[in-house]
Amino acid sequence: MSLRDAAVAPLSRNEPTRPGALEEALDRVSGKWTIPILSAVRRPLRFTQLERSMHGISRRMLTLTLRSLERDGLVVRTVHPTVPPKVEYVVSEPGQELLDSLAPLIAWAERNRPLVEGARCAYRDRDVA
Amino acid sequence: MSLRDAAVAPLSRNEPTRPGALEEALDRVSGKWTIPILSAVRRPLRFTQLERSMHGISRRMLTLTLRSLERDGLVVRTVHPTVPPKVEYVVSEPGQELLDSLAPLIAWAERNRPLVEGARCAYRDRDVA
DNA sequence: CAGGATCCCTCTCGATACTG
DNA sequence: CAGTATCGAGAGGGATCCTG
Repeated sequence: MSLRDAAVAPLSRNEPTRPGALEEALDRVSGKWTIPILSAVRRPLRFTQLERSMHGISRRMLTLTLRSLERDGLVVRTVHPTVPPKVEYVVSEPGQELLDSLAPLIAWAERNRPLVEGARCAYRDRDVA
Repeated sequence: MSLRDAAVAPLSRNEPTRPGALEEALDRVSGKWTIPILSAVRRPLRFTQLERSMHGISRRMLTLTLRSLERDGLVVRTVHPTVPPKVEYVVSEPGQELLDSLAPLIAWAERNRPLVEGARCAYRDRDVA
């Protein structure tokens, strides 16, 4: 099921964020390999290079994720009609902006890693007690 | 499977983002109801209020998601030992900061909605041709 | 009222084998 | 090299019933 199904109120206190925007945003960063791959192709990479650099991905998921990213215009796929075939992938401008928009979230995760860790321990201790 | 399994390079061009931070960040916003619920409890809500306001959620997922959020210290759960029981949920400070950190991502989704839409049509047209 | 327990289904993802 | 096709496992999520 897709995140799009949920109906949600605006996030911040102030502004009237359009309904659905949150779901769309989360949909686009979902998937185990989406962001990792998008991040990897900030420099142009060929299929096999990508496969090796992603360490642990299956051919299948690499293909599927790339297709989905290409489909949404977040990566650009370039086929050189040579033999053997050569295909290069690189992030698009919107794709790069998507990556940039994740910076605050990542910063939050780093900042709050100890807090969350602590919260979990406290939760367990309370559970035991 | 968790996003944590993937090994990924830093996101931006510039800084040495700690490995694992990306996965943690994405893990924390994953789940169909996580962010919607977190957003809803920016004002204190009781269990049933929350259930009604979330429109479409099952009791099961409401409980599970709330437990997970409480466990990580993102929402605070307050039990009033009355009869009938009364339990209130409200977002914590870190939780609010997490919501705030999503603003750029949401803004991106809104800005690029037409582009992505167009990219998908173009992709299909190319596919047909 | 605020859950816990159980059953089941869908959808994602991984492993493997085959191809232009 | 750069995929496609097929199968199967597992997690996330929904529906329903039960309880302190």
